Amino acid sequence: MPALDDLFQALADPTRRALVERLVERPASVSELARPLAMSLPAVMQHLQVLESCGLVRSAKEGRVRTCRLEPAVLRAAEQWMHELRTEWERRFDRLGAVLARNEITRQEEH
Amino acid sequence: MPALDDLFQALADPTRRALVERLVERPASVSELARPLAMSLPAVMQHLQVLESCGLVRSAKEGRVRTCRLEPAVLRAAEQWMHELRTEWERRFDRLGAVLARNEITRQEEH
DNA sequence: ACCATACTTAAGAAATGACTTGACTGTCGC
DNA sequence: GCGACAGTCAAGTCATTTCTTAAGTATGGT
Repeated sequence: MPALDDLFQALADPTRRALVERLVERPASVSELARPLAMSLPAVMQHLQVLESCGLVRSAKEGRVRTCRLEPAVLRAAEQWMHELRTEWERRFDRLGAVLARNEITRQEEH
Repeated sequence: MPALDDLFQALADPTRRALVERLVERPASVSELARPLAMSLPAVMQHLQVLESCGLVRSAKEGRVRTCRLEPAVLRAAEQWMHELRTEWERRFDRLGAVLARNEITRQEEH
C-alpha cells in the first residue's frame, strides 16, 4: 500500500509532526507555521508539500497568503492499520497462552 | 520524540511492513522471513535491524538460527499519538461547527 | 574431518531526503 | 508607482537509506 509508505514517511520527520500538531489547533499560513521553526521558509514549504502530497494537509491560496489545514482522514487509515496489527497479535498471543496453559495442565495430569 | 521518528521511519518501508505483517502470525527465523522477498539475505537482515532498533521486533539466536518475534508495545505508542491527534482535531472541528451553526441562526433571527 | 546451512560483516553504488542560498513573482497598503 | 510582505522556483550540498556482492564465522549433520 503506497499510501502508507508516504504517510509514515511524512510522519517520520519531527518537523513535520510539529507542523501537524500545530495545525490540529487551527489552520495557519505558511509563514505562521514557519515562525517557530529554526529553518528557512523554503524548507518549511518542502515539508508542507510532503504533508500535502500524502493527503494529511490541504492548502489554498487567497491573495498572497496560503492557508493550510489538517485533513485527518488519512490518519485514520494508518491508525487502523496499526490497530488491526496489534489486536491480531494480541489475539494470537492469548491463544498461544491458552495452549501453553492447557499443556501445563496435561503434563501435570500425566503424573 | 525521537522514538516516533524511528518507529514511523521503520514503518515507512513496504518490505518492513511486510515483515511485521508476517511476524504478527508467529515468530520466524531470518531466512524464513527472507524467503518470500525478492532481495538478498543481508538486505533483509538490515531491515530486521531497523525494526529491532526501534523496538518493534525482538530476536534471539539459538544455535545457528536467529528467531524474530514481534513486540507490539511500541505500536501502541504510535497508535495513541495518531488517535489523540485525530480526536483532538475532531473535537475542535465539532466546536467550530457549533459556532458556525449558531451564527447561522443569529443571522436568520436578524431578518 | 567435511560440507552445507544460517547467518554476519564490510564495503561500495545509486537513489532519496533535508536542508541551504539566491533570484523571482505576485499582492497589499500607501 | 513603489516598497514591503508572503510565497515560489531552482540549484546545489551533505547525510542517510536501500540495496548489492564478496568474504567470513559459527553450528549441525554424517
